[in-house]
Amino acid sequence: MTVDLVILTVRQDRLRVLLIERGNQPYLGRPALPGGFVRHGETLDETALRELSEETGLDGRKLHLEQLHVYSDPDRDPRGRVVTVAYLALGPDMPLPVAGTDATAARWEPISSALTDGMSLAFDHAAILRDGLERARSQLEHTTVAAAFCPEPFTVGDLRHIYEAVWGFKLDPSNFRRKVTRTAGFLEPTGERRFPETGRPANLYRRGPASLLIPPLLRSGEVSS
Amino acid sequence: MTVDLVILTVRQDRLRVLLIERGNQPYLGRPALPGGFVRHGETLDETALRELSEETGLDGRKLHLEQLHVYSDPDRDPRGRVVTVAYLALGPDMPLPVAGTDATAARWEPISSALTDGMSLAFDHAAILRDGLERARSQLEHTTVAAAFCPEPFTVGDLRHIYEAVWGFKLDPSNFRRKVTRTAGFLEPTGERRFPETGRPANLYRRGPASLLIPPLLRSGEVSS
DNA sequence: CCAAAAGTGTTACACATACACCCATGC
DNA sequence: GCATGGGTGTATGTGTAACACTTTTGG
Repeated sequence: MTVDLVILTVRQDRLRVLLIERGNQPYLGRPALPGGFVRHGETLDETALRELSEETGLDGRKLHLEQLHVYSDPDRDPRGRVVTVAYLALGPDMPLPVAGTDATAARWEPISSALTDGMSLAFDHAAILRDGLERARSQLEHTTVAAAFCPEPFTVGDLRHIYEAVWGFKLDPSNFRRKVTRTAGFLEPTGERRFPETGRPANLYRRGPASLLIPPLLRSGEVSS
Repeated sequence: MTVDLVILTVRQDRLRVLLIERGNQPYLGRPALPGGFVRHGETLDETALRELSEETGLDGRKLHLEQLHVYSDPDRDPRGRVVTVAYLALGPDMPLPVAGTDATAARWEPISSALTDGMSLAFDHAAILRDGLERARSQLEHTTVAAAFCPEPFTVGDLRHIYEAVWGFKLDPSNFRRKVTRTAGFLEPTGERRFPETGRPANLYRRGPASLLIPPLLRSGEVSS
């Protein structure tokens, strides 16, 4: 029994997933999601946190982490019966991960290229990644997890860039602002401002206590450009 | 590794869960969710379908079945390490189940009493049941699964009774009708009508091909009485 | 006729969209 | 001044909530 991690972040306005290059058989040298076997006496959450730090050097306490789905096809691993529990992790742009125990390389791969046919991820990881991406997109509609992608403090524009990167289309800045600022508990003003290279300074915020978005922020509001 | 099932139905206008009485140690004689061990070479979906028929005599192909969550606390089973994958099953009012291999009794228990302290379900099944109930309530908002509770053909009133039983409050009949009939692909008219003991006859419908409810049918619309 | 459930119409309101417009800063 | 993003205002449309009302049956 294993845990595999779909770790997403936004870097340079692109949604990216953390991939490792496999250092062992099977699928030696092929890109894959980080993951590993559950140890005796560990909960799955503990396994996920441990793999996160072992394979990527990331601190799981700063990330949003949730169970995604279990993949149990008897033929999914050529070594034999391996059931895997996939986790979805969302976090702010993080320092480049270091190669870990059974990974010879790790990188932040843009989602678009990670899902092309040419990439051919190990095992059924392409399917797991697709499911994780769809879950992340859906979570942005109904919860405030998008803020987990932003290093604090952040501006409304930062948050909008997250939505645009994850959903893959532009949003209307003024309507977006209204929606997030009117949802009580989503954003907490710090009172500070950030001065960009050019343009009016923006108010800075921290994540608020709310976790659900009621009413939801629907993806249907796609806008040109 | 096991699969446990939260099987819900609506019977006599009450939401009910299928509970068995345990025939083995541990928790001998205590009420529990049906479930059992995953066999070699089986996917989890197959295990869920097999347990469904073995323990309850129900045909899983007529039910809506989905993965719920994995429960992995090392102490959740006194026999040792048992990770369980919970499934949620929703179906129409079904023939009384027959007692199966490791169950000495099975019954449709109203949700309200199944979750009282006095019931004290085996293992962590009370927590699993609570999670399943919340998932079912949420699914009714965003998908058309409510129709899975209705034997075909059914009326708009039948469907409304499902929502009322699962959510635990009354809905406005006229507004409900508008919402479900205007969602393309939710209901397919059969052209037939049903004549109640008293009152105007109602049009009959079958489930349509749609599975998502856009826009969602929100729970916030609670109404008095 | 009455009771009961099905089904329609209507008004008021909340919210979203689209877009015009103003604000504050660096250059 | 100008460019650039931040931020506000507003008209129009869409869907919901609340509830009055009509329809169709059995008794």
